[in-house]
This record gives sequence, C-alpha cells and structure tokens, in this order.
Amino acid sequence: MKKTEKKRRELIEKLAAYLLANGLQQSSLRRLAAAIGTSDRMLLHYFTNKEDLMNAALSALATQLEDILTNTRAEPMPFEVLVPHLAAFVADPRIQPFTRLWLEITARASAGETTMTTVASEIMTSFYQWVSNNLRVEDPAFREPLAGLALATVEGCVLLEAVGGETKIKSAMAGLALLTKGTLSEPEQLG
Amino acid sequence: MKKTEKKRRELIEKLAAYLLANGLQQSSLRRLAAAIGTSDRMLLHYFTNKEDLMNAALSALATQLEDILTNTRAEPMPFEVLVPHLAAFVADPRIQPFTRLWLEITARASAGETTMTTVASEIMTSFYQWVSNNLRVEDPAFREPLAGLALATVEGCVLLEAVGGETKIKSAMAGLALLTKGTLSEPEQLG
DNA sequence: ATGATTGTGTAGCGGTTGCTACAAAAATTA
DNA sequence: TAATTTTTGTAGCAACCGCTACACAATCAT
Repeated sequence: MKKTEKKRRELIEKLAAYLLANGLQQSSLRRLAAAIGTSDRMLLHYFTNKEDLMNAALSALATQLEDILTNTRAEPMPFEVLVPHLAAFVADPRIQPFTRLWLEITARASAGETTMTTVASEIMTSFYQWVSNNLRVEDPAFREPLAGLALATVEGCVLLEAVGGETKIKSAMAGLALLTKGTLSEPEQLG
Repeated sequence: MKKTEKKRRELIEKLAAYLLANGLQQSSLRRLAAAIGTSDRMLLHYFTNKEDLMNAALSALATQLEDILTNTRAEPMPFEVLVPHLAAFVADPRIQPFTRLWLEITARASAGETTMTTVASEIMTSFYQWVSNNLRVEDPAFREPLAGLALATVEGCVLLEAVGGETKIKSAMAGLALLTKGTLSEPEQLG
C-alpha cells in the first residue's frame, strides 16, 4: 500500500546515492544492503529482482541528473562558448560522479545488458536536449548538427578525463577556439 | 625456459582473441580456460595471478591495435576530412571490437582498477599519436590543439555509438562540416 | 479479539569466484 | 638408467553470488 511504496522509494534513494558514490561494480545485494542499513532479504522483499532493483535505482539517478540539468540552465550560448562550458560542467566535482557512472552504464549497455541500454538512452536523450536548449544558433537549421557536435565533443571529454587526459582536453578546447575563431564572425585560414 | 615462454605467448594470444570477442565481464578463469582449450589450473601455472594474466592479454591487444593503426596509415588529411574518416574507422566492423573493449577498459580505469588505468593510457597515447600523425596542418602550432579536438570528437562518437546514437553522430559530422566550411584550407571539400 | 496480511530475521541452497594442496605424468638432465 | 625438474589433472577450500524456505513478529481489518 502506501507504507510499502514509501519505504521502497526511501530504499531507492539510498541505493541511488550508494551507486553514485561507489559505482556498479562492487554492488552485490549483500553489500548494497549493508551500505544502506538493511538486509539482502529486505531488498528482495521490496524488489522482485536484482535487475528490478538496479533498474529502479538507476532510473532514479537518471531523473536526478535531469533535475540538475534543468536547474542549471543558463542563458543560451553560441557553440564555441557552450562546448568549453559543458566540458567544465562534466568535470565539476558535483557532476563527476554522474559522469563516472555514465561511463560504466555505457560500457555495460555496449556489452548488451538491456537494463543499461534503457537507462543509457534515457540519460543520453535528456543530456542532448539540455545541450540543444542551451545552444544559441543564428539559423534554426544549425541547431541539430551543432548540438550533435557539441554532444560528441563533450562526451569525448568525458572519456578523456576518465583516463587522465586533462591535457588533451585543454588541447581540444584550444583547437575548438582555433576552429571557431572567425567562423561565426569572419573567415580565416587556419590549418 | 624457452618452451614455457612460447606456451605463455600462445596462451596470451588466445586470451586476447577471446577478450576481444567477448569483453571483460564474462571472463572468469574457468571460462577463459575452457574457451581457449586449457584449464584454470594451467592459466595459474603460466601466470602468477588473474591480474597478471589480464594485464598480459590486454597489453597484447594494445600492441595489436597499435599495429593495425600503423598499417592503416594513409595520407595526412586536413582536420575536417580526418574527423569523419576517424568516426567511420572506429565504427568499422574490424575495429568495433576494439572500440567496445576500449569503453569497458575506460570505465574500469575510471573506477580505479590500476591494471586498466595502465592499459587505458597506453591505448590512448598510441591512438592520439596516430591521429596527430594523420593530421595535416599548415601551421605546426595547430597540430596539438587540432589533434586533441579530433581525438575528443572521435572518442565522443565512440561513446555515442555505444548507446545507439548513430543519428547523433551524423548530426555531429554535419555540424563539423558547418563549422569548418570556409574556415580551413579546402573550402570545396564539404558543403 | 481474531484472523489475515505484511514486515523482518535466520539459515541455507546451489552456483561461481580466485586460488591452492597434492600427486602423477612427462620431459629434461645426470 | 636414475634423479630431478617441469607440466598437467583432480579435488577442494573459503568466500561470495542471487535467491528462497521457514518461522516469527508486527500491523491491520473486521
């Protein structure tokens, strides 16, 4: 009834927090239960499966991220401002846990875990929407391709950062500055 | 002696092939052994650890990828040609297994597995070198930033593809064409 | 108060994990 | 040939995995 559902949501919230802090790998039922102050027996009372449980927790995290995004909305920016902004955003200590988890989810989705596939596309879609909404374009026809490019570039930064490629990220942002300098204002020969 | 070392390398080769085809997740000692026609007992005779074993196999895959890259070297291309070329390359059926494994390695590296961190930066470095070598620039000062940007963009495509975002990849490439149109040295290449 | 539903603890099942002890076979060396 | 070293098979350990059976307490509806 009501009580059960409330408890269930409380568990989901705690599970989500644990997964965000500790990742998907060390997340057996017993460990999860111990971390949030209950027992594996209880987890399987409130959830039919481990899969069901993970699904619930990860979906909660997806909407949690979605909330953060909608609350972080600033003024729409032109492409060459937006991308560095996003690159800094995903490296922000408050966002980085999501970023790390996002990588893990993606890898598992790519390996064929259907639960992860679902969550992954959910997250990707909302992130793309956010990027698109924060992008200022002169011609509406530019929105989709430029939002896509911004998304790809930032996702690339996520991956680079995961393997300690901060230097490469800086290079990339410098390259972006090179590329966009003059594109929107005046053409210029670069390389 | 010699025989032992030869057998070891043969095992490494088979292990690498298995990991490339099946990923890191379903790779217990028993399963690996069965897949390559030996026993877990034997694997632990030729390798001190599972970690040692994985390290050997993944390093072999890293150099394997490196070989593919050096043999795939074409004429250096300008940025706006190179990036779509790379995006197509990482989606090539012959490369995709490496791509998928690369994601998995990255995720684990990000989660703190030191073995994965080592292999990950090894792979990343060689891939960056390859990108840089295949990039044609007019001013040498542009090489590093543009290579970095190419790397980030392509890594982003890897991630997008993993979650079925082929549409987004196409958008991104279109966006790239928009950005570079008229900016770089080959104005009539794209349009 | 009683009967039914729901929440919780204990204990354990069958399976997998990385890894090891023991010993026999095979190859090498004397 | 005999002694020694290296390779391989069998068996199993202790820990963990997801999950379940069973019993009991708490709550709730009537």
